[in-house]
Amino acid sequence: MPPAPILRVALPTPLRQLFDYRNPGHPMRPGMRVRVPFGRQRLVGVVMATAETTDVPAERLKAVLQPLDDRPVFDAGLLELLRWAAGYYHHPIGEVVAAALPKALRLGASVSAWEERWHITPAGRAAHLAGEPKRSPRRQALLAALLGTERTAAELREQLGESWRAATRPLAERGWIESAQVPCGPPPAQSGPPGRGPALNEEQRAATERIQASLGRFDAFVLQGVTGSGKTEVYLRVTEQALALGRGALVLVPEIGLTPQLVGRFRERFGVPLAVLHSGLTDPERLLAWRAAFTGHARVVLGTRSAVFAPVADLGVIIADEEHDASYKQHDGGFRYSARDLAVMRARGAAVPVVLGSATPALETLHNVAAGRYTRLALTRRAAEAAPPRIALIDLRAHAHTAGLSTPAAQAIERHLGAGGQALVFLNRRGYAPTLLCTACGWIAPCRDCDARLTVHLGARELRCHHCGAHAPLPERCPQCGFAVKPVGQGTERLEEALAQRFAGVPCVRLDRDVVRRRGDLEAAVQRVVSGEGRILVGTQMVTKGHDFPNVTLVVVLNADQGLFSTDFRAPERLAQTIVQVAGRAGRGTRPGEVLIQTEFPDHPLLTGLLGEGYEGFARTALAERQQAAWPPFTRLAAVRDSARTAEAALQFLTDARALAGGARGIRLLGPVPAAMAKRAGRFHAQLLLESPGRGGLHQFLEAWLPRLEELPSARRVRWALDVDPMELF
DNA sequence: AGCACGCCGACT
DNA sequence: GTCGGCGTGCTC
Repeated sequence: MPPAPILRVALPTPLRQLFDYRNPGHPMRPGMRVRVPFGRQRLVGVVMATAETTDVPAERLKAVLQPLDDRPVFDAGLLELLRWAAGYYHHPIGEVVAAALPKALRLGASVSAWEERWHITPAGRAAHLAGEPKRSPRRQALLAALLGTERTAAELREQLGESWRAATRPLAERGWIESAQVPCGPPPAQSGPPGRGPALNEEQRAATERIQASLGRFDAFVLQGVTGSGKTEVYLRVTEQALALGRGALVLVPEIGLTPQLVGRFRERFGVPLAVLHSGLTDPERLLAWRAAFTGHARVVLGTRSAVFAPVADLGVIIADEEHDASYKQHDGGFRYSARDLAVMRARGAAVPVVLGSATPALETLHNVAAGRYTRLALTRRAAEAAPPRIALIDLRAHAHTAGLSTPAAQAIERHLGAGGQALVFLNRRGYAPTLLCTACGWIAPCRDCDARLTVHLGARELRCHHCGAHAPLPERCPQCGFAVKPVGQGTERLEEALAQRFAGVPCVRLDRDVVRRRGDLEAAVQRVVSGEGRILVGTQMVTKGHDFPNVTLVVVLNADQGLFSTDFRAPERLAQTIVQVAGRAGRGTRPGEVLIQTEFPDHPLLTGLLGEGYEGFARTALAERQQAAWPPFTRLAAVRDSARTAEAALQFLTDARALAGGARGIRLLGPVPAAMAKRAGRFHAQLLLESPGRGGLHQFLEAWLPRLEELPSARRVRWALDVDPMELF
């Protein structure tokens, strides 16, 4: 077949269209990257389609500068997923495509595992010192670029522009610079021989067999297993079977869930290399992992959110662990997608099964089960025959407490320590205290750029804003009246101090983002608990994610009350999930666990329901409430969010947007309203919420409405974005 | 989004 | 007299 004369290219711009280019005869197919002229820039784009003709007038049609691939970087399935995502999230295709590629590939790096590297020779150095080459700034720049270090062809193009290659020849002829084809980096470490897994219990075997029976066709499973019930073992067996059939596996985990323990378990089990993709990688590392997956060298890809777009040769199964986790939903940047939902779409397109695992599935997911779209597989038994933990509420109004810890909770800690166990105290607030208060005039240390109070960090002797990162030295006296100031409220830092006082001589380990700063810190802290060196563990959300503390027999939830009365309709769901997940840390070994939840509202139906009927019962009640209040999953939501330097500008755009919507039938408009914390990092945030009984109507409406929003004059004075299926509401 | 063009204020 | 503020127009 002769090369197609016209290429339709997705380019990294916020424009909702493809751009047509003349193809001077390269054998291009959809999914391949090209370098093209675009206005005064040169951009890397992805060919989405080829065509015989175009509506673009000949005088405006430009030619492709350079093909970058001889094999598509996206196969047909991924291209279709990207098109679907652009449509569903109403986001420009070029930015969707860009989000699916590692940065290096967006800049034009080669997909091949070999690359061209240039370095300077001693003669070249001498020439440079002598001021050579005298009359060519372009060659001088090239020589200078190589002085400190060797550089790849892609780096030189980036630094010096397209004409860099012309400068290489004269310099190379004089022996001043040399090039070599070298492997891009070390190949992914080869694993040892495959390991053997433990024997499965009855439920694990049933779940595994059911999923394995669906290999080769689309099927969506919800693997609902209490903490410690062995979900990971099911993932491993299903992956094992997919590999045995010659297929690959894609395993998604939440941001913080990608622990070395989990990677280790996959690595040890299979004799095949693993590609690991997460936010902590450098750009070259990410490219390496992507290539390993692309070439099929790595048969299993393990990664966080954006790994849902990773190439997997002969994809056989997709697994999303902790599917309820909020970090699957991209929350900043332009393209806001749910990696979990895209995983289901990708599995459907690839005709492979998808497994959504969680001890506390999202209400949306349980609704899909009820509707018959997903199949639920339950793991109710904990491994090692550990008994389920005893859960009780402590009425904070009826008991004395110091530093937020009630007397019964302190006594329980004593009891468990005395019996040789460990205690975990959960408080979802880092720092020493959330507020610094003047006892004379009532002044409270505020953030200059946010509607928030500054948090006291005593160890660092600083006030810090947890929303914008601002920090200031801790004042000794009130800047307003000069009187003494004191920290009010509890943070993990203060809690650790109070526990050290109350339980003198008992080593305490704190686990939060202030302690865990660099790679390895988390593992070190976890290890201090697991080894038994630390007896009391204090932590934020961080402790609820996937770590095993086999000797922790007591969990104290210090304050369950944030979230009981939130305006966000998802707050109860998140609270229930957090409580169940943190409770799951108790008694994972052979000892029975105890969970104590401190609250001022021991009669609140959410808490009593959760205790009485567990997460199942909570989910039933919560879904009924959602249906009654017409919230998702019984309706569909989209939010237009914006921010501007002034509150007026932020609200003006959304007011104009609302006016444009007119009386669109079937669409309910709520707002615009300023965000709960309207001012953040010096910008004002606001939101306009759209609600529709069905996805079709909402989709149609957005399709017509969004292009008109872009033309609003007020749109130019704000930063705005559409969020389909928003997870957090103001 | 970039990037350039285009007209009005405080500085080498 | 110019450097530079951000309004507005365009990108196959």
